[in-house]
Amino acid sequence: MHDLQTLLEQRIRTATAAAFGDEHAAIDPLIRSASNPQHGDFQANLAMALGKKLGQPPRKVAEAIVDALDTQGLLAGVSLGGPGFINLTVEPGVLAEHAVAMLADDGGGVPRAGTPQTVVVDYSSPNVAKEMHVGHLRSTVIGDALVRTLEAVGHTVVRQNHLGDWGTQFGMLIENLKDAGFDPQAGASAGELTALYKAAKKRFDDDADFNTRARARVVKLQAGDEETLAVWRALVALSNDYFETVYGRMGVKLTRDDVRGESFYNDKLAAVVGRLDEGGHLKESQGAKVVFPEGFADREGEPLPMIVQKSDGGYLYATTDLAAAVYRVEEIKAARVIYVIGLPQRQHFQMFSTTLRQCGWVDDAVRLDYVGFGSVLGADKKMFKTRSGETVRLVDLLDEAEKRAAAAIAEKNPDLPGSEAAAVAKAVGMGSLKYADLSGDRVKDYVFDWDRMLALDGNTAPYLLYSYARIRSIFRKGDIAFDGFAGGQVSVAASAERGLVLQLLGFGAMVESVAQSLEPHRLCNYLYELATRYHRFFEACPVLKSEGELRDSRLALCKLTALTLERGLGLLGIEVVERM
RNA sequence: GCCCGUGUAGCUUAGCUGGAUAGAGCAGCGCACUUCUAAUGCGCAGGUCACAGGUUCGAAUCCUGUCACGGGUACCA
Repeated sequence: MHDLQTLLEQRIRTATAAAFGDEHAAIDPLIRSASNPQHGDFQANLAMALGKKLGQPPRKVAEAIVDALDTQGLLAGVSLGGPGFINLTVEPGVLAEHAVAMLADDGGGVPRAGTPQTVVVDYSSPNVAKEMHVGHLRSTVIGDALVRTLEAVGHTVVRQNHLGDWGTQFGMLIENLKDAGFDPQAGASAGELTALYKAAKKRFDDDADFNTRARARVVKLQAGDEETLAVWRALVALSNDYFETVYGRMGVKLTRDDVRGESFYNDKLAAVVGRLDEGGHLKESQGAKVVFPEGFADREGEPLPMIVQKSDGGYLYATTDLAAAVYRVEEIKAARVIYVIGLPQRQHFQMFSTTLRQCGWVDDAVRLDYVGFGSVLGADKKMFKTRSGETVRLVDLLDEAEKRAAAAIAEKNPDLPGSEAAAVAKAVGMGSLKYADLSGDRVKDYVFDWDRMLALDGNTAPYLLYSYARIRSIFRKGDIAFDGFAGGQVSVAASAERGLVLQLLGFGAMVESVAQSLEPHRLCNYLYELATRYHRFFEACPVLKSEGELRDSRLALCKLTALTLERGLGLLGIEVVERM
């Protein structure tokens, strides 16, 4: 069965072609949800634009389309409004049929992409030998939500964790570790690694002798000195252990198999520069090897170069990013590469993607998407830091989220058994943290605020999770197995039922649109609106107290709402709970 | 200087790519509970969509300029 909106579009297109000729058969009917429920369920906004094109009054155009419109078996009412809005009211029976079909659909009404693609998503990207911090939160959470959404519409997603696992800082790190008598076999905690990193940095800045040895160590590392590499490998392995525990706690779908760190491209960098040279794109400027992507200027208005090889022969992140893009397009054969990286790196992305196009390494058929996001701010609207001005560790945020959620649950529902309360606190805490990050337009900064993200009202995870739990509660109360309830017929009579069903039926289109726009906050808004409509339904339409077919119908709507909340939240990486 | 982004109610924000009266939540005021966990729902009040022009049937949305804040602007990532 086709998506309801698609059916409406087809009818309007057919009517438009009948009224004004076949050249309009492909017109976009601009079907939207009705701006006001009094106008109907949907509105078609094409008449105004078409009127202008045809030189006819839009109202006349709309009338002609309506006259030609086939309403049979779909529409219960059609009317005109304003300058030429076509208001559409769907037959209740059609809404009911679609709801039944959606309930029976394993995919939850999410259509599979017509042409599944291989999509690379580059996200999270923490640094080896350092703890993850608040700066990694958004990339990790947003990237994970996008991965899940793209998979849901049928794409093959290849996750890429572009670890910071190479570079000059490893010279001082390794040198310091060797001084400290570090045993690569023994291991160390993430906290210890961070302390060692800080100590190394301090010595590097303060101690001239150490500085010299650290530089020499970098050379050894790059030359493949086995003793040096052994320490480096141990560091990477320890960090991966740690990253996996953090991702596991967060429920993020990243493992060490997804790691393609900077070191992975190490042996491909010279070739990248060589290829640039062969293609005639490489220039020499002030001793460095550079390319000039078109359209970028420096302070003086001169063409801004992207340096791919320093005057001392070293490579930079631009080189690595070019190599990574080539790998993703040529080896992984990605049709789309998505970079989930903070806004400060936007220009860098634009420079290397321009270079990739300019060199012809990535043709127009391959899509390169930059998913930028704003900063996490503290209450003072500056970068989020601890009271003492330190970077906030990611695990501290996870701990705090669970702790605060546990306190809220203990207060609101003291009857929950301890073990379940702990599991619920984990889900609510993690969900709240993620949802707060996902629910606003990602390009905007947001102020980190525990009270708001854990609030029980408004567009928050607890509100949505509670809505789900309340539905499950109805099934428990009625002694009806949730999973086993298949649902039979659905009737859509009350306005609250109609409002709920219309929202439910928009789920698939919403997921599709997020897979395109890469804006998870739209899905958040959708789910919030769904929960709101459910609560209105819940207030107006008794479920267990109604009888017979009506009861079954309402149970079916409850179940479909619960499944849709669960699926939608699942796409955001958020787990539901049956009680809270 | 130049480039990019942001600016919507006291606060936090949405606005489906130009459509009908700019929607929510919090905070404030007023209703509705022998409940399907009220962790809710309904109502009232609250807007110069930063500012000024422009485009057109129609602008928070598009174009120009201004202001404020943030970011970027060659050998860090």
